[in-house]
Amino acid sequence: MFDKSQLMRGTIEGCTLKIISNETTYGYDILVYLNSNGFSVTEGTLYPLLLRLEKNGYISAFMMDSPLGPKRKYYTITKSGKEHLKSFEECWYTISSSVNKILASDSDE
Amino acid sequence: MFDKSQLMRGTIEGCTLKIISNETTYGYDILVYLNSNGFSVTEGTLYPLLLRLEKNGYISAFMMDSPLGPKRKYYTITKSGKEHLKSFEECWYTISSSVNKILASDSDE
DNA sequence: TTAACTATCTTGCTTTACATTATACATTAT
DNA sequence: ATAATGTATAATGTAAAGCAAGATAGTTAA
Repeated sequence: MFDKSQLMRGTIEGCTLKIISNETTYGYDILVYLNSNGFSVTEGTLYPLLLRLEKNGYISAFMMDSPLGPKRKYYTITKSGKEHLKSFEECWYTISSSVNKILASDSDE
Repeated sequence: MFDKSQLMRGTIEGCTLKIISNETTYGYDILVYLNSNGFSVTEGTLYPLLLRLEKNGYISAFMMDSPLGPKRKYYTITKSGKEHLKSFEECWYTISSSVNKILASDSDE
């Protein structure tokens, strides 16, 4: 089988940023959302990613109590994060259209 | 700027396999083809990749004289390589549709 | 008190892309 | 001659990101 995790590279970062840009939310919720949308992401992938995004200034965090379980760390997207997301989207459309073009190419051309 | 090379991960392997599956060809030619189709791949990426694909039995190689310059190493796809390519294509369509779905999602949903 | 679910984080490993460098043949310009 | 350019392949070392595995901890229900 093809290594799915290599293909997902980079896309998790962009998609996570998009999810946070849609609404203020927290790690565990993002994890569940990604995995119910075709991804297969583990905690060992997402939490270091969120810390990285925060460290780079793309998102900012605050703690809030959960109605069930330990405190949640909520994230909101920053101005810089919005720009980074836009850059990701442009990058993604360029690359995905290149891949689609090559996959659609035929032996006779 | 978003790190394009992270997004290209895995796609270069699949696209290279597709190109070789279309016609028997050699490294330098694949490099030029990829870069004239939206990619920006260097020798340091492609040649190790070709050796890896060969080592894994997805492609097989033979040397042939070039009309201008040193000998070329031509590659053909193997049966196992065709299966691997098919697996890549399925994987790609799954992931790209997931990414497109998330990128299309809105703040209000 | 044990299990299950929620919630975050760390460590060490693997893979892949990239920069850089080396090698070498052929053609063209100086 | 020889220097530069284009063609052609390969090796080495580095960085980034995803993953497995495990640690920690609060809540709820059996």
